[in-house]
Amino acid sequence: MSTANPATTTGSRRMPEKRRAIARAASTVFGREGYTRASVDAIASEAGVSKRTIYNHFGDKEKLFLSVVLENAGELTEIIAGLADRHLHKIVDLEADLTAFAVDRAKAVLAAGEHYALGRTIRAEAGNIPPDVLAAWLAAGPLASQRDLADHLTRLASQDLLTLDDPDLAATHFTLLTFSGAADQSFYGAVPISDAALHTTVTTGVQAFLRLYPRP
Amino acid sequence: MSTANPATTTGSRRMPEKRRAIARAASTVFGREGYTRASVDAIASEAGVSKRTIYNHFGDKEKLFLSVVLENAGELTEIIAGLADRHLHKIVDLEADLTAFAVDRAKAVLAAGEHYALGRTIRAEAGNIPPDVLAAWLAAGPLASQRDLADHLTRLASQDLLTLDDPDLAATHFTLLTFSGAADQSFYGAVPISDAALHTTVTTGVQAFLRLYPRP
DNA sequence: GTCTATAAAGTGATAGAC
DNA sequence: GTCTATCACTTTATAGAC
Repeated sequence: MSTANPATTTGSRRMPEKRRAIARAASTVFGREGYTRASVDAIASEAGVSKRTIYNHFGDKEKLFLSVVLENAGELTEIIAGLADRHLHKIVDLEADLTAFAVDRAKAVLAAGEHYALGRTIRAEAGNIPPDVLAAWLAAGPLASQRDLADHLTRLASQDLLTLDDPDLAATHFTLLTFSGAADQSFYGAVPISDAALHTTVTTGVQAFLRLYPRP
Repeated sequence: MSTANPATTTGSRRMPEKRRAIARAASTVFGREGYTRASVDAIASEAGVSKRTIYNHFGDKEKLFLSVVLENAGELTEIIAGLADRHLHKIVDLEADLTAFAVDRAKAVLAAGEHYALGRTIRAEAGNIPPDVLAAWLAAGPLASQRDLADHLTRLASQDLLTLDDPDLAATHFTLLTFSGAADQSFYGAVPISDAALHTTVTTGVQAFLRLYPRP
């Protein structure tokens, strides 16, 4: 009955540690296996805790999933915002910078097996997720990122780097042209996409985007 | 797969009738519940046959799923080809005709709870589907439709209705701009999308497409 | 149409850290 | 002493066989 864990402070004083370990493991396993295939035992094993600990912290499997999903959406949104800021804050070459941003964003979202592969699982389970939670996930994730991108595009337009009337629509078009195709090809990360294929998809997408919203 | 017709349903000869009933039921239940949630009992019940009959015809649950998935892709491709032919064969008003086609196509693919809602399930299970089957599904489904659309666009270009260099890329852009957004909004049919929202999405998408590939 | 084996969700009693 | 993790157990559902 020894846990045989040398590194872990067996003392269970602070729960945030264990809770974070569980959340991390859950996002990994849910992202890899999907909701129904992911067993709580597997998550417990991955997290290095017992199953009961998970139930103590999260109540049941569904609540665990929903919690992790929302936390994850926020984290990924911040990562994407960081990428946008890095690539789009100061423009050197508009096409190159947009391309670099789109490639990095696609990799962040579609990176198979990573900690942010939950998007696939959420979409797969959309029909079984309470509408308010689904709305909250959309708001914290895709919609937040789209809004952030729209702000960047607005700024670029104000610098006469491109022409647009409706920033939200332009952001939507950018995502469709530079991301959705790659997401579709890779089944949202379930099947790996080669760097070459990703680059090709993004490059042609950015070119189309710039034909839609050209410099004035 | 067309054989001589057995007039009697309860005949002791071959029974494609039952097989078709099973396939139909399976596509409905798999599409509605997803792979793991769909029980073979539920499919048997929906088909009005015994579970044993299913195992006799299809071997096991996975083979049943893979069979149905491939059949379904072919059927949906034919339906979409019919829609394209109806709306795009003789153009009256290019924007209106493209819009009508895109709306009908989106409804056909995203119609929640219908017999062709399997696309969602396939995408959800992509990581667990053998790569060769996945490739076959892509070829019989999305790629075939994309190819068909590219042919239509080529013809329209030859009639000087639009300008394009790469028909396949243009077809991809059309699908991205007029379908992918709606698919994303509705989680591939899991969440219903209003007619108004669909029409708006498609209309703006067609307009963007025509700005990308304008009349010469 | 019934039966079995299995796997997984969820729970209760116990041991141990502070 | 209290609080929390752990293990063993129960229950339920389902794939597949007879």
